[in-house]
Amino acid sequence: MIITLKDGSVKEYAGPMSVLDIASDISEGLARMACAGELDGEVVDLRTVVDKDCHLNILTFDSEGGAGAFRHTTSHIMAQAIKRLWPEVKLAIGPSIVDGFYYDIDSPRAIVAEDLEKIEAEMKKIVKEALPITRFTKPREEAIAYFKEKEEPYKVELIEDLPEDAEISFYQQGEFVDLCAGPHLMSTKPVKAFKLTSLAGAYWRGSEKNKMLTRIYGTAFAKKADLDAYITRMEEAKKRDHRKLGKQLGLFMMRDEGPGFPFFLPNGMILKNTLLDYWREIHRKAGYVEISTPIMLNRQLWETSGHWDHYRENMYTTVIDDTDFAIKPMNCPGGILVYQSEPRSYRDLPLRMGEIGLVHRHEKSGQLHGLMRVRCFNQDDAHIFMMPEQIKDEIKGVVKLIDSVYQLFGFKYHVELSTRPENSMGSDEDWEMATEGLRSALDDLGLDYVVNEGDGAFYGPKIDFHLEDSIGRTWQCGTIQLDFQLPLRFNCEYIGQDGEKHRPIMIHRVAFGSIERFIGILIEHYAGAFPTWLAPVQVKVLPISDKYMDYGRKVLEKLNEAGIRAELDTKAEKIGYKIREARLQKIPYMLIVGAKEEEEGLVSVRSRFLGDEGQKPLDAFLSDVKQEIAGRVSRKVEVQEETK
RNA sequence: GCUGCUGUGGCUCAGUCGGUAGAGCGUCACAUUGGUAAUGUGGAGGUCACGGGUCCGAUUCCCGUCAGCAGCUCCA
Repeated sequence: MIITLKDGSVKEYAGPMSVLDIASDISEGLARMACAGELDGEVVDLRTVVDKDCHLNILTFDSEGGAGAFRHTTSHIMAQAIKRLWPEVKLAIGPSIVDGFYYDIDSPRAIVAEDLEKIEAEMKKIVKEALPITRFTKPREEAIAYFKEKEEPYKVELIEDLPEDAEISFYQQGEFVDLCAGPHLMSTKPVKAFKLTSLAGAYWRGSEKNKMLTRIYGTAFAKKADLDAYITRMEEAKKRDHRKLGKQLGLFMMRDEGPGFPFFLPNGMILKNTLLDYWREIHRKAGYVEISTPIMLNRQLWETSGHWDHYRENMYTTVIDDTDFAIKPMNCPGGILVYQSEPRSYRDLPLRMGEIGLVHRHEKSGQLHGLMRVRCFNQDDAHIFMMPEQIKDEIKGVVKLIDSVYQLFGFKYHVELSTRPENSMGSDEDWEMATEGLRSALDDLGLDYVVNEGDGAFYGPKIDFHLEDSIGRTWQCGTIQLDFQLPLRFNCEYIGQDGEKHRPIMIHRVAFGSIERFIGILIEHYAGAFPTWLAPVQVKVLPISDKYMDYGRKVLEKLNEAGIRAELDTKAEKIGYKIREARLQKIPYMLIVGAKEEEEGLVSVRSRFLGDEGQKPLDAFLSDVKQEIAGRVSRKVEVQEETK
């Protein structure tokens, strides 16, 4: 690797290498120049060259480490292009994010999709100009004056929030100067492969009380090939969208007649019921009992629970015989009434009561999203009533249960611990004890988690489990919430060993979260090609022609007798057509039957997993598949799947 | 709820610079009875999301409503 130094001399290094390796024998100025793109005339790896506060840090030339700086620089180039095109635009902030970057701007005229092309064209010019990027600082007051003069009110506001004695750092490329902590590339030159991807609104400083700005999203890669690969990956991911697959596979539908209220179609219902069968089995084994509580209860109950005051805007209410009623947005108050239905002893605790509860919540219109965010959904809820000394073990048990569910499906997840919010009930001591209970359970199990300060429920702190959809958005699924408040509000009791009354503590928890959301995640995770135990149709019998329909019917009967979900293709079509249809429906097994099979009582097996598996006696096939289903096995799909 | 975009047969989409619409798939009928990803022919199916306005005339232009999409905000 040859680096041209400032004075024109040339120095040779063995690369790839870290700038840290060379930092000892060159000054900062030289390093910055090295980063400006003069390495052997090859600049692609410079994306990883970063500079922070004028100090060299993690400067490996050949890793993913610098993607943030690379994209952040691209966002500055975009801002510069926008200022060149429309000088009246005010700039807010423009960070790098996962897979890309954005810049928030305040424009007097609406930016439309066609403008993105104009901006891209201008950005290309800036890259071509290969502007060096330099950093300088000013004291806070001077920085404020600078942006006031430039009429950039958002920048002024940002600086005003910094400490009085702060040195404010700026980055400059050509005529464009931006407030920025860095890091950045040393030149606009290496930014060759970028694309502006979308346009959206975003509130200034993330508060809906503030003005809505225009946010322009983009992404950038060191190489054109990487950008193309990224675009292809996103397109592929969109094919897994559960809304699209839900339609194709006949799982569920949405109608204008009930926005946010999903309809489950026969295939989707099989999926749902199969999941529930599994849920009931593992909960029975884990010592849960199951209850069901009414969908609608009176106002007094919701006032006692606190929902009437804290959650009313999301509740559907009605009046019956002059009394206010609300459709339940949560199952807990109903569960508490069941707890109170008889006197409880410490011997009954922990009492684990599960409920598949249908709840309704009025989500704001813009929040709805397929099955992921709906207005009515089934929670695989459970309420656990226990003594204080049982907290930790119970929480650990629940975490393990949830983990086992996600393991079965091969989901990756991350855990968040949310603490006391502003709008909360209860004493400091209770919150402290509850939060500590959750935290120590997670620590004991050695689980990684992030803490969300102030993000808990109004009645207690919570642990959330988040799963990813096909394009990387995360959705909260499982949650465990510790609650001192509701037992207090409802005056729940148990008789202790001492013969005295005591107050139980309560856990609210879900594993799937919402069955609907979980099914959405499941669809995208498997791209609709469910493991056999979940597949709505597990086996499709395909006769070569009508002549073998009778044999096909016999095979179908045997499959049905064995409890396998099977169908017979009775269409007057050729075998190729039938196979294509079955594949597009992502059915795990096809049994092809014709003259050869009928004669010897065989079936020709073609699976989604391995393709043609050859002929087998029907009984052998049956026992294999039954075993696969009973074991809830996830066979790996090895044959290329095609999406319609 | 906010910003931007979108809304045409069951599905995927084309089209109308304003003169009441097309294709493929699916569906139905008939013929074909075929061995591992699409047999052929024919038929049915749409008040172009809904409500106003402009115009001789609106699916097309304008306004509003509803719904969807992306993002933001929210999410017990």
